[in-house]
Amino acid sequence: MNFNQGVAESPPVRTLAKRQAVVAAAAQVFLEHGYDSASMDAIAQVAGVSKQTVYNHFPNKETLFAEVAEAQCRRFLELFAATEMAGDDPRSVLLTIGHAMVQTVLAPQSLRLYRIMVAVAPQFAGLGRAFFDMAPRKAVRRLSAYLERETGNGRLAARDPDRAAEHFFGMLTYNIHFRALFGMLEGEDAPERIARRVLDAVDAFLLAYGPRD
Amino acid sequence: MNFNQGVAESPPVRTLAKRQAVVAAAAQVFLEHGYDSASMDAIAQVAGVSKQTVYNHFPNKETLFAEVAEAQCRRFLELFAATEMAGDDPRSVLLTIGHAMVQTVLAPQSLRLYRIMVAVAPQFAGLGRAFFDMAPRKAVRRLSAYLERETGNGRLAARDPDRAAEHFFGMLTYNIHFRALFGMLEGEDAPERIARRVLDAVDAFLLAYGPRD
DNA sequence: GTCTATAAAGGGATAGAC
DNA sequence: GTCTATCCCTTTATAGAC
Repeated sequence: MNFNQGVAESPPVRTLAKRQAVVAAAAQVFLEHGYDSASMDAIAQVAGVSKQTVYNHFPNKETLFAEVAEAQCRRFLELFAATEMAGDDPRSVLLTIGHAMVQTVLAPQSLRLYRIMVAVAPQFAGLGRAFFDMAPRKAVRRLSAYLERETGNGRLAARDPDRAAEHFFGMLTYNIHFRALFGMLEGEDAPERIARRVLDAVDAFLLAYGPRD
Repeated sequence: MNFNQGVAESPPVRTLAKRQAVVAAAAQVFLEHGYDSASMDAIAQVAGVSKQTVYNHFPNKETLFAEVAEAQCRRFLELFAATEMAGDDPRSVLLTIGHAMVQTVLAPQSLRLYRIMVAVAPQFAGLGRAFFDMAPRKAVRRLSAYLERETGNGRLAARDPDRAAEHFFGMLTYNIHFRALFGMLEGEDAPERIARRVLDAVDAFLLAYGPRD
């Protein structure tokens, strides 16, 4: 008995499952080893299929990587965008969004994705743009829109909201991102240290962009 | 005629010259292609020696890379440290050091070194630490020491000078570093845009850490 | 120390049967 | 579509003559 409704163009279910297994395996292997060191053999093995099956769904390594990397960039965005910018006053909103940004930057998956995207950006120009759009650009735009509203309300004084948003994220992440990338965290990821870092950035931001007395 | 003074233990001049040629060629090839994609064949060819000569001076690819990467990290530091922190008031000093930092971050050699160090940091933990020490840490320490002096003078108000230095560099470089890494500069490296970026960071910094009225 | 030549292993991609 | 088996090239590293 075949419950497949049988649209001629749609592939059988088993085929789709194998394709998804390949994509999942590729994501795992690429993120762990990087583009060059990830072998199509390893991907096929992790997916539990033969290498020829991989090549049946993707013409070559580059194409497979492009699909996987783009999907990972979208996942990266969701990780940050899930945070509501809730709160009554700018200070509490900045604290919330600041914590979310630091957590996103420190997440192992984010670090792995960043590493690989930085390495391949010259080779895969389109993917570099995709990552930039997903990661810093959308985050800046989102915060910038909020800062502009609050400046209209007179609760902040950010004449150039895009630049102000960049300044906030920069103060927040500059040091800890480097530390995480180069294995120098040294306890800076402890919850109380992170809380202090976020507080310091919010305080400095409000001194620079808070309402003029 | 042989002008070599002939100390038995020191290698002949030709040998040393070949070793240096190998190191120079390795720096070029590694920085251009990354660690994995750089082949020992290519390095030997660029150096103008045989591959066996490369292996005669360095036991394997990892060792050669480690020597080259460490030397490049030192060069990276010099690029920034050459800037005098001259100027009468904090504002002009910050403008000078801000320009130097942006120029350093945008230099093609810096971007290449950053790309490769980010990629290999998990594999070469010691090199990651070396890069972190040379690049952000020493820069932060240097600025931090200045901020502490000026806070003592009453010309600034940076109670936590390390954190303040991080904030300055973060505001300065956050956005433009991403843009450069992912091919999204879009004219942000034009001199007047850079000048504006530095000005904005200095203004925001002085609002947050300038002397309290 | 330096070279030419080669070994040994792993990589991406394909052929052909089912 | 999927598999097994294989091609062909590149890679790191070594052997042996000079």
